[in-house]
Amino acid sequence: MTAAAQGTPRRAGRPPRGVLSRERITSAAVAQIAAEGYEGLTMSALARRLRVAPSAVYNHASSKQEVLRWVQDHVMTMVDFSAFATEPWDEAVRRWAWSYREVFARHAPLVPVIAVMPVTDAAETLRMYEEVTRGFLAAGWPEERVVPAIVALESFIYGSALDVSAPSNIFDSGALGPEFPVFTSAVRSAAGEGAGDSAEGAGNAADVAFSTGLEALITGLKRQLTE
Amino acid sequence: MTAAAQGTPRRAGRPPRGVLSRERITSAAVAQIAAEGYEGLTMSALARRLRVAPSAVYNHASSKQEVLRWVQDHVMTMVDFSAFATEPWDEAVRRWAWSYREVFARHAPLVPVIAVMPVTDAAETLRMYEEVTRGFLAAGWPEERVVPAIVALESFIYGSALDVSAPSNIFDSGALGPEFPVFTSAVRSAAGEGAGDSAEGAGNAADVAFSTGLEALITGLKRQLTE
DNA sequence: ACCTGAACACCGTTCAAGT
DNA sequence: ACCTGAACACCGTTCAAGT
Repeated sequence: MTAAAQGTPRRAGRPPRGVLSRERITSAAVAQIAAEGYEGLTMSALARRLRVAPSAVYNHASSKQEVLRWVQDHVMTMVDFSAFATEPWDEAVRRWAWSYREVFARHAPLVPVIAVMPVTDAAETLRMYEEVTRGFLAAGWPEERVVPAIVALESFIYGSALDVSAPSNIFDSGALGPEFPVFTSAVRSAAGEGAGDSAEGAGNAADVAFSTGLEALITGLKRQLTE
Repeated sequence: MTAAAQGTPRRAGRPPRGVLSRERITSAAVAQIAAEGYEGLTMSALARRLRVAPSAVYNHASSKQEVLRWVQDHVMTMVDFSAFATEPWDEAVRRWAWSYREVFARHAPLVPVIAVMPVTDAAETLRMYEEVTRGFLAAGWPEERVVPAIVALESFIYGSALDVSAPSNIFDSGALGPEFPVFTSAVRSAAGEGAGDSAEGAGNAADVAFSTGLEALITGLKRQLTE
């Protein structure tokens, strides 16, 4: 089914009013991802949703990569950093980090995109950084140490977001198990710590690891501050 | 240039001895990545390097994803975890983590692959986990807390490996700068901490962030242990 | 300036035919 | 069992023609 197949088709040539824009493309992309996941986000599918020819998108975005950058900036609005205005530093970091990880666990394919993405023109992302930086400074952090600390936390968060999407049997050593008894036993004993052997074992294991690392980071960063 | 174009062509039909194997495919893939990067690793290019038709690879690997899993397990052999046998826990973690990040910074496209990859049949990866687990246990870690701690460290390492490949101007807020003065100033003051304003600013910023996070994690994890 | 429609240069993967 | 060669069903992207 083409765009022309539903509703009145549009002839070639410039339409009276532009039908596309960064905002409309972004929200169509987000809707497409929600409906069919990242594998379902093709330039064709995106154009179909916008009732436009695929090539029309290239009048506004220079590449699919650019569309993904717009999506990434939009997704950033879903991260809750409000605690920096009200809570003490460690609790604010904790709430922000859990929210951040949760959002990007559902958007794992964006994680590699972020790494290469300059923050220029990413207003929502900058909005978050501005507030987080304020929170660090208010907690007494020296200015030159704020950005490295934020980057360190983000690196952990992104890595953890990828970890959430891992299958639950990721550490199942299978037939090779007997060759690596120490690790195999450690995996088994860690699994036992979770909430029983329910189907949510994977999510739980990821949560335990995330909590372990986040609390260690918070403790360690706070300690660096007082030195 | 096809496989047949160089040297004696091979007719269809089963060759007297198998010309392909997991090992040969893996090392050809690694060579191709070294020569032309991950964008250059296509099934066609891989087959060309093996002097074989693209479809022949599918007699051994079920998909390109599987080839990438083999590459990932091979790349793991380049990570140096030898310090766990000789150094105290914190120094061993430090050396291992820096090596691990360095290796995967050069193989960033594998990072998303790892997240989904079960460790089954990944003998080299298991070899590393076995030794690292031994090191943790020898340092007095309770068995059930070893795996979450390793996963937390790895999440940080993977996120940091992606960060290394970021462009140096990643935090350049450009025209939006004046709207976010606190963050913009913090970025500038963090950049000033590096070794001057040389071209290696990016690598240096990533190193500072990695060091900050790794030391915090080591401190925080050690502290969790004594509680 | 901004759309359509047709084309291009790839991709990974499948499968019949061959030995 | 394991190769070749031809095909398939896509992909993102480009570009002339149109208004």
